[in-house]
This record gives sequence, structure tokens and C-alpha cells, in this order.
Amino acid sequence: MENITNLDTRYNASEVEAAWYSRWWQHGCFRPELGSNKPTFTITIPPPNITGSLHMGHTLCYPVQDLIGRYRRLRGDNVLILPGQDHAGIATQSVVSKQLKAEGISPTQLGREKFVEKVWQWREKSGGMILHGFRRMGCGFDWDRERFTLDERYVRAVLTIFIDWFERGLIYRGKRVVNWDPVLQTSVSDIETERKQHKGKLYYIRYPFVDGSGEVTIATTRPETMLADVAVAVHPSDKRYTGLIGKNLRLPLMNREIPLIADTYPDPEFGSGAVKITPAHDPNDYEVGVRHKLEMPMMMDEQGKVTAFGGPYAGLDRHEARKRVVADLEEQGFLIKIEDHEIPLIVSERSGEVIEPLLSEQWFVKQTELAKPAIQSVLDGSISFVPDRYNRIFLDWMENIRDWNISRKLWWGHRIPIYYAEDGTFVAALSWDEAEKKAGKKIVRQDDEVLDTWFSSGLWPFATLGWPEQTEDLKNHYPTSVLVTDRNIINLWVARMIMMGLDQMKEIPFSKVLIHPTVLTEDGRRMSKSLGTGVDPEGVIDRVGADSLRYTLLSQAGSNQDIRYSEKRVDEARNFCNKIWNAARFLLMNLDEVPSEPGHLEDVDKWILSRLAATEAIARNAYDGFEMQDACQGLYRFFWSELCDWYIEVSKPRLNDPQMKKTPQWVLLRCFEAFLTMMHPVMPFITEEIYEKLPVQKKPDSPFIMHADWPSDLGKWRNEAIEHKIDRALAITRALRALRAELEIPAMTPAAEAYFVGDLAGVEDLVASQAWITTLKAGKPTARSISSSVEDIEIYLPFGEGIDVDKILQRLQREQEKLTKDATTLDARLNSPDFISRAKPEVVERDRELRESVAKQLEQTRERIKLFS
RNA sequence: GGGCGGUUAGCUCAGUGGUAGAGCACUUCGUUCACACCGAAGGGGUCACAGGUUCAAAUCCUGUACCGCCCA
Repeated sequence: MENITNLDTRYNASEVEAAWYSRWWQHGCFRPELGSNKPTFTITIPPPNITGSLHMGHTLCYPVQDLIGRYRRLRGDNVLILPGQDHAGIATQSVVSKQLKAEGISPTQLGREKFVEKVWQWREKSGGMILHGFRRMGCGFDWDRERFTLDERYVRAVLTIFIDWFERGLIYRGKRVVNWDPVLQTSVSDIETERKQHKGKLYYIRYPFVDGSGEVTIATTRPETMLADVAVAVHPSDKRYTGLIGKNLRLPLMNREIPLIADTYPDPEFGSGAVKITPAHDPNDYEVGVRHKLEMPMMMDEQGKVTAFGGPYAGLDRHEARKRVVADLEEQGFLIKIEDHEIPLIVSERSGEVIEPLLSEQWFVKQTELAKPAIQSVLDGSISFVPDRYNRIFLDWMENIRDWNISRKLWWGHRIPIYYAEDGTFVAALSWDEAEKKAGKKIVRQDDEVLDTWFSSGLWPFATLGWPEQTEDLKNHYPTSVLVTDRNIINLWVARMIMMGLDQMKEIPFSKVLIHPTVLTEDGRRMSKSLGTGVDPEGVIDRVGADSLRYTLLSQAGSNQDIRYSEKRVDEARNFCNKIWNAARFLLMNLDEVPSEPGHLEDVDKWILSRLAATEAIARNAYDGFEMQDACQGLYRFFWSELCDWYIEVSKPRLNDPQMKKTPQWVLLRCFEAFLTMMHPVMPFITEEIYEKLPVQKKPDSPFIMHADWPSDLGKWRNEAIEHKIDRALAITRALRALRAELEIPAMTPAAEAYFVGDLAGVEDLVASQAWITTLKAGKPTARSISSSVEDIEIYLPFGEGIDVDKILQRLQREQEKLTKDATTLDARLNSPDFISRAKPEVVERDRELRESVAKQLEQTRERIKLFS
């Protein structure tokens, strides 16, 4: 038996957590069993960014996966959670570029090959911080299978799909207006941009008709783009322009002629109803340009400088160009007015720079055909999102899907495997040599760009398992079981994994997609480093341990959209750990030998075992439905409010009696064993720490609670009759304690005697001991006493001198008011013929009984008031 | 503009048709031999608003307001 004198009265998480993690790892607890005939349960974690460090979002997302894995393992599954990381093209390239520049090295001068080498060096040194964070959080991932999206085998998988899609005609080259980041010199995806409301200006400019017959006023927020205007559009129904469509306008400053065209894009309500059209620099204008087969000249280049097309403005920076254009328009009398205007700016998350919509040549993946089976798999339920509402959000997006721009003008990533011959023809191949064979001629260059990072992470669920090789892991673990992620990347990542999985594996990549809530600050704001609203999880772990932090977040996580992080909740969680710790200390102090199963159980024993069984059902259902908060709440309530507050207190006298102590010892051990096992997915460390000290049967091949069995055999303890009996006794006890408090008798101080009227059915001793009454007698006392009623029992507590009559009267009067109100409500209902005839008979019956009970209590209360008036 | 989520005690949130719940905070009492990161008792809510359905609505329906998120 553990020497409990060594155990501190406060649980010290930091002393035990790291040691447990390495013991688990050394024992191979995170690896799936080979050749096992257990059901397989697999998760491939969303690969975090190598530039990232642990933040509060991770401390929910990854522990949720660990929780699910630990739970499934307890339930008997052969579990694999496969970790890894994403090379994160833009983020990493920009981090390393900045660092090099700070050292005075220019990435451009360094060249592609040397730069990529530097990035690898950086990755080796600083790229694994976040994975270290996962270990601190207790995440039981199989590090032997850790993958990286730029691992040699992974790269092969990426290229294999690219080549396949290219050869099937699913990948094509095309022009499109993209989000151009002029600082990072690459296009960025929509998810990597942020919309911000910005106080800008709206410029009104006149465009005169060539024939001198008047003019059209246009309004724009980006006047410099007029240099590349190719038309002015108005809505066909706009009466102001009837008969003018087709006439030519003279573009100010540039002196080019451009037509006035009709298109449904302009909003007649906005400004003059006329919109200048610059197809190369605005996605909407581009669509108009395509519809009307307009030229698409570019007035700005990839550095954000005006091109030769901009004539006299060529070479100017975009900001300078705007100033000059506006000044010249004003000078030449074309500028009508400038208004303040709220404009939605699109800003790059990576560089913080304003995005420049820019027409450029890009590689695209056709999405419509790939989307079809993905849509089908959600429609027929083979894949489902949790919470349910995300199914529709997903389908809406998939049904309106657009082709996917996969090229990024970066060096860090999967270089696009397109090889060009001298004559400009090109093939897709795994290597230069293969390309020459395929092309049958000399190859002169490979495409410069790399693939969008989402392209490579899209094949995560099977490429991590060894695909395109037909490995054992792939056979055993694909399809995976659950994907857990953030709602922000449903479309960008989840959708792509489903499409790629169905296309390449001919099987869904996972059957459930769990979307966890977002962690917000205490006052409901987004956590963000740049806003200074982030909280460092490692600091919290240092203070209270990973279990407390996990509990803090997991106990709030269910189908809700957000959760709020607060220090108060962390303290609550820490207190809970401490409570578990001290209750365990108490148990261990009271165990001198291992008790065997007793032949006879008292009612309280049966009661707590029945509550334990009920709690098991709650926890199991909650975990099965990914409602972590319900599991936590159920376990917390059982442990603190039932086991500690009542069962342990009630059992203390027996535990001090050598003849009787075996039974409560045995019951407590059963409760602890089951409770710790059920709590383990949420709080892996403390449960393991205590389990180790408990004299319970452990598995011969593994002493760990993480390899224990879920308590599946508790159903036999369910006993509602006993639960009702004891719950009633506890209610009576509480009422007696309340009477004591009214007489200002402190808790636990013995009070000489109390009386009761009614049938206590064998719980007299329980009530007397827990209400700290020396003798509890049947009948009414002759001495003056205060009293109250619980259900059908009246209780009396005699008093001596110096009691506060006013206080007692106040309480009685409050009670009377409440009862009177209840009686009125019930009467109204019971006197309604509709209620009697239409409500369910058991409801009517219950209300009748309730009414009688209220009447009785009201009568008793009136009598009590008389006594004190 | 469209969609989704939210609005319940001072705070954070449970509660999907039958007299409103928890934790924290608050008030009073208590250092009792598991735990003061504890224990006992107590106060506190016309469930955002307006209609409707129903014998009965926090709960179902419609609309409004406000907050948050996503998409265009």
C-alpha cells in the first residue's frame, strides 16, 4: 500500500505529468497493436504549420483527438493517432525570408536552391515546437509514424496525383484574377486573406462621349486602375442610359476610346449606376470582360508598379500612381468630387499588405467532376459532419464550387512537375528524365511555381499511411475514423481530402467530421497574437498542469460554436483535480489491505453504485456523440456532489470500524476505478497517477489506466428504488441542516435531539448521523421547536433560549407565499376542463397529488407561523 | 445581400412541451482527524422582444432587435 504520508495535500501536476508521458511512450502505448483482431480506430491529425507555436486553439483541437483516441482504446479498439506537420508554403517562406533579411542576406541573390536549403535548416531547428506542445498536453500520438508533407515519400504521392490529374485533363493552365500579395510576390488563397472595413475615398470621374454629346459619371475606390479600363458598364434596365449603349467614351488621361456596354453587374442604385470595367484588376470586372470578350490589359505588374501600358505613369508604385492619377484628373477637369467612403479592403494575413487583384496565368484543378462523389457521400450519409448543421454548409459550398487555383509563386513547397520543351510544349512527370522520355524530346526547364499547400494536405489521410505504396498501414487504417478540425477550413481542406480520397482511393477518407468550437477570450473576442488577446497555453500548463487546461476547454466543448477561455474556469478545473487527489488520498489512507467483494451491501452502497452506473451511461453516450461537456459535467457531479459530499461522509463511521470497513472500502475502490477510467480521456495524467497507487486488478501486460477496460459491467448496479430512497433521506437531511442553520448551530456540532412525523423506512440512522443529531425520535416534540416538511415527512428541531424569531418568521412567510402561489397555479390548471380532458392522464394525476401535498404543507406552515406570532 | 450560431441568475453556460438548473461570484457560519484549491446554510431569473400554435411554451412556428461567425 502506498505510504500516504508522502502525498501532499495539494496535487502537484508539474511533478508528475512529464514522467507519465515518457513512461507511456517508452511502453509503446501510443502505437497500434500489430496483428490485432480488435476493431481499428484511426485519426490522422490536422497537420499543424511548422512555423506555429502552441496556442489555445490547438489546446482544444488536439486534446479532443487524444480524448477520442483514449476513449476508443478503453472501449477496446486498436487505436492509431498519426501526427505530422505541414510545410506551410507561404508562412514558412516568409518567416525564413524575414530572418535572412535581418541577417543581411537577400533571398533573391541566394537563389532557389540555397534558399530552400536554408528553410530546411530552419525547419530542423525550429519547426517542431508545436509538436513538443502536443506532448505537454498529453496527446498520445504515434510519433514513430510522424509525417511531413515534404517527406520524400509524401512528395512522391503529391506528384503522382498531380500527374494523374494532369493526364486526365483535370489540371489546366488559365488566366484568372487572383489575390496577389505584392510583398510576398505570390497569389494567396481566400482563406489567407482578411476583409477589413477601411475608411477610404470614393472618386467621381467624368468620362466624356467621343462625339461630344455629353458624359458619363463613374465612381471608383481605386482610380489608378482606370489606366487599364476597357469599358464602362451600366445595367440594361437603367433608364438614364437608354439609347446610349454602344456609344464610345474617351478615357481621360489615356485618350483611348472605350465603349459603353450593358451588363447586369452594375447596381443602378449605387452612384450614377455606371461602373468602369478593368478586367485585369478586379474579379467582377473580369467576369464582365469574359462575357463581353473585352481586352484585358494590365496596368500594374507583380511588384505593384505601373506597367508600360500605363504610359506616362509607367514605373510608379501603386500608391504613388493613385496620387498622380487623381492630381492629373483634377487638373484636367475630370474629377468631379471625392467622398469619404467605407470600403472593404482585402488584406493578406501573411504580410499584412493590401491585396491587389491581378490577372495572371495559373494552374487550376477542375472541380465539378471531383465534387460530385464528394457531394454524394454526404448526401447518402457515408460522411457526416458533427454538429449536424455543417452538412448543409458543406453542401452549399460544394454545389457552387469553382475551379481551384493551385499555383503559388514560391520556392518552398512541391515544385509543379510540369516540364517544358524548347518549343513550349509541356508534360507532367515525376522527374526530368521521365519528362524527356514522355515528351520524346529535350526538356529545357521545369515550371517555377509550387503547389498550393492545401493540394498536398488534401491527401493527408492516405499519403501519411504510405500511399501510393500499398502498405500494411494503408490497408489497416484507411479509411480513417474521424477527422477533427476547425470550421474555418471545412471548404479548403476537408472538402479537398474528401475529393482526393474518393478520386484516388475510391473510398471516403473518414466517415465523421467533428467540427470543434472556437476558443475565444473571456470577453468573446478572437484570440490573436497581433491583437494581443492570445493566452500562452504553456504558461497555463506551468501553473496548473495540462489536465486542468484540458478540463477547462473540454468541459465546455460540445456542439456549441464558441467557447470562452477564462482564468476562473482554469481555477475551477485545478480545484477539481485537487478534489480528486484528496479524495484519493483519503481512500488510500483508509485502505490497510485489499478488500474482497462483500457479501452484503448497505443501501448507501447500493445507492452510490447505482449512481456510478447511471454516470457510466451518461459519459459513454456523451463521448460517443462527441459531447465532451456532457461527459465532464456528469463525471464532475458524480464525483464531487455524490461520492465526496455524501457517500464518503456517510461511510466515515463504518470506515473507522474494523468490523465494517471492508464494505465501504470495496465500494470506494470500485467507484474510483470506474471513475478514473471514465475521466481518463479528459485528464490522462492525474488519473494515471492515482490509478498506479490503487490496489486494483491491472492487466498483466500493461499497468496503465490507458490500457484498462471501460467499465461496461455496471448496469447490474442500477437500482432506481434505492436511489429514490436515499435521495429522499438526503433531502430530509438537508432540511434538518437548514433548521440547524436557522438556530445557528454550526455544522457538525452534535445537536441533542430532533423529531420526525412520517415513515422514514429505515433511513433514520443515516439522517441522524448526517444531520449531526444525537437522537432522532418519531413523533412531535413537546418542547418548543422549529420545523419544516420534506415530501411527506415533517421534521422538528427543539430550541432553547435566544433564538431569532424574526428570521424564522421571515423564512416561514416566504415559504407560505411560495406555497400559495403554487396552489394558485395548480388550481387554475386543475379547474380547467381542457386540461383534465386533454393533458396526458399521468400529468393530471401528478398535479393532483402535488396539489394535495401543497395543501398539506401550506396547512403546516400556517400552524408554524401561529407558533411564532 | 444570403446563410449559420447566439440572446436563460452578477459572470460562464446546461436545459428540444408538463411549477427554471449547475459551476463561479455574492451573504452568513465553520479551521471537523481527505481536501480552506475545503465544508454547511442562504439570497438571486416576468428565460431579448412581439405575435401565433397548444390544455400547457425557455422549449415548436412567424416576425423584430442586438451580438458573433461564414459566404458573395
